[in-house]
Amino acid sequence: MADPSVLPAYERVKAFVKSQLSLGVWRPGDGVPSEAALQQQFGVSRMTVNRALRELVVEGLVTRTQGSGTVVAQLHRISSTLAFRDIHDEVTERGHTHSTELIALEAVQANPALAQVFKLASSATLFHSVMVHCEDGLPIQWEDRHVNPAAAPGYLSADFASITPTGYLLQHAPLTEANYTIEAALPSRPEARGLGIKPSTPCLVMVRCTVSGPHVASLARLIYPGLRYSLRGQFQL
Amino acid sequence: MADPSVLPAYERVKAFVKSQLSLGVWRPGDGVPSEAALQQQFGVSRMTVNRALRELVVEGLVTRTQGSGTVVAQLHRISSTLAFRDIHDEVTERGHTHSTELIALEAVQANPALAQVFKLASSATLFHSVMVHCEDGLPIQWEDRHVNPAAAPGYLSADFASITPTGYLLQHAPLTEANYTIEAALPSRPEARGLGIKPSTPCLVMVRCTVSGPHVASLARLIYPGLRYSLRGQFQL
DNA sequence: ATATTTTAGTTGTCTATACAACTAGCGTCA
DNA sequence: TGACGCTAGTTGTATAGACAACTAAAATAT
Repeated sequence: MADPSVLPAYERVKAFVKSQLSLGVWRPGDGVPSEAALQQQFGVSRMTVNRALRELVVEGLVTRTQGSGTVVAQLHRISSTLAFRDIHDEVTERGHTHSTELIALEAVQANPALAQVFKLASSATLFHSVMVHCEDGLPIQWEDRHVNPAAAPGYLSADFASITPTGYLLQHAPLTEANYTIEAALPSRPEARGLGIKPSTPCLVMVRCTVSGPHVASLARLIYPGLRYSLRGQFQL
Repeated sequence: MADPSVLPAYERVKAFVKSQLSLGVWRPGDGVPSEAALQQQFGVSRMTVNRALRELVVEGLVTRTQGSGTVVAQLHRISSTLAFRDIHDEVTERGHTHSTELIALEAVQANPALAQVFKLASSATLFHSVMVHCEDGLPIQWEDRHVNPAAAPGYLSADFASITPTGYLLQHAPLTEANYTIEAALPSRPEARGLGIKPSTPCLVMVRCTVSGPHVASLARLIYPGLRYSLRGQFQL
């Protein structure tokens, strides 16, 4: 049985720095002792201190400048990671059942706006799917998605009863880039009907664009009924 | 002049792994070559390969198990860092002017719900502030905040014309932990009036709780008019 | 005084080695 | 057959040393 009370050396160094930060002994902008100083203080090698400090940079707690030194970061940046996952996994992990209702699955001709997003000719064909995702039967997401046929040729014949569009795309078009925006808006009439809410119910709207290799693979508009769904995040020193 | 075309060895290893991922050569669940194999392939030391793979773990692209091996992570999780910043910095960095209108600044007695959040007796005193933040005169955020007097005793006498509550708290109560939720909701009547919007305009509501050392320092309810403000994020392999 | 050079200190990278900790499969023994 | 122990392979941690790259301040030259 490993003894979890004995931390690795680099973790001890990290913990020390973090304690100074949380106690307010070192303030944003203050200098952190040099690697050589910490090496002496802890009786460890420089590489060990180096690893500790590098990891603290990744965590956003300090900044380092070659030749100059290490400084406590301006923490007015609560940065937390927001992870987007396949909604099926998310729901089943909560111990609930996930189901979908397919509303449309078709090939359409791109309009100019879509063509621009996908960097295709405006006459190009796109795949289009619309579905509602439910958690224990209760609608929680309206998904309206356009897909680039070049990135996922088999999209129209996928079995969306057994896999979500997100899952299908992750399997067939490895993700290389994505960007999204989140805002609050009112649902359109069909969206409200599909979600079983009143058109006056505010919703979170996420627009997400994914890139796979050379292709813009997919543009999704995801709508969540405001009070049935919330994003959560956490920051910890 | 440094030649930026010559990447450090550990970056070359990372780039190689990432290219295999984005080309779809290695799929989620597939094994990644062992450190020894990559060491041979690139002619570098094992520590260098180790650093590369450790950083890829942090980026969420692979998982590693001691004794077993390295595997391509299941969900190419779109995890992106949401950075919460002092709204004053955010606005001024956009080249706009930030102004505030103070609506309330007072000491109040906690209600049971608040007392529970702050882990205080239900008769405890809390500080309470309400203000509207404007960007070039246009209201963009309604901030309703309760503050633990133990964490920031001078809160009521702070000059909120020259510093935001967020800024004041970051200075006087070093941040050790924070968590937040984001959802869509309609504003209350006073909120709508303060933001200069109709009560039917959907808003993003962020509830943020911050911890400083032993104290739950602050609970803030931040309301953004839906279409004047959106969260943005990006993921890149 | 100003401009230039030097220097001490700091971080960035990399190596070769070592041992510990753990996994998974194989072989042995009961 | 089943339980056990062994072993090869893998990752986790740590060290001592080396050189490169860069910064900021001190020393020097103009």
